[in-house]
Amino acid sequence: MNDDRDHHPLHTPVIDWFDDNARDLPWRRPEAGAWGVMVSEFMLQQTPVSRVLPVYGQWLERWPTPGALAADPSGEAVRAWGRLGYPRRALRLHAAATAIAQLHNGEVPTDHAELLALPGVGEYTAAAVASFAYGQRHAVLDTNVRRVFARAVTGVEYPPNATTAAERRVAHRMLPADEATAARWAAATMELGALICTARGPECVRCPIAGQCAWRLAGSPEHDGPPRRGQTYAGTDRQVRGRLLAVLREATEPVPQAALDAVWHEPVQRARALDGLVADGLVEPLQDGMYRLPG
DNA sequence: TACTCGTGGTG
DNA sequence: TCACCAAGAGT
Repeated sequence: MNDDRDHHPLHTPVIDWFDDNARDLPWRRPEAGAWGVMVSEFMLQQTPVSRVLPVYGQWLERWPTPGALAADPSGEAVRAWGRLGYPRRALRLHAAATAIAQLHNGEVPTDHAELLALPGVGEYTAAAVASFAYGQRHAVLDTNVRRVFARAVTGVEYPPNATTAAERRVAHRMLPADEATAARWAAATMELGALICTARGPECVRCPIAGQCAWRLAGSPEHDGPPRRGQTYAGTDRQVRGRLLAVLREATEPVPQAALDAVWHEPVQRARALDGLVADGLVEPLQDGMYRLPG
């Protein structure tokens, strides 16, 4: 087992760059613990760091352990989620905390398979918690890492829309053999994608591996595959759901149907959105046409 | 697989 | 200005 087989030329420059440029984020501090890491990973799913920071601090102050969150109603989690978006994540984080309290003695599991079994924990989050919180060796494939590998290794501007087996193979092939180094590598590649190798306007002049980047060496060819799916929002059920839930988040008492009817003019879509929120467990219907966040 | 699911900042 | 983008998961 000589080093040449376990070490890739990109490892040292990326990790050295991370040593000098890593942001001081609260979930990276030792006192965050595994629960802090898990909370941050839920909040960061499709949501920028800048918007997560204030909510994360309030959340950990109020619910410093999974058991503390599990002891409160799920609706309180939805309320505290605020405007982070995708509020089902709040519900799933509450459900994950409940499972941790009941099945794992209140401790965030260290085992990857047990993490994956928790509500709201998928391929990425399970690997991220195991790697960042527990220093384990896992391929952590988020949108940043996928973009870094697409460029530096594969030589294309953007990764596919959905994670492919080929991407997983690249990630595993690139993963350092040593456990602690692998965990460092995971955080470093993610940070490189977030700060330098960004989707639009990458700062290649500041990139520690610009000289070895397959995409640069190929002349930075533009993306040529199928168009990346845009996310239309205006006029969708998601917008209506957002407005409905905003009313309920800001209300301390149950809200009458009329208050919800006021947020959207079209009755069929409005009813469909409300039904969807109830079906998702984000809204609880009471008697006499009153609604509230789940108690 | 492709689609749904929020919200707000930005080039 | 507005389409794109942001530490994905579930179905």
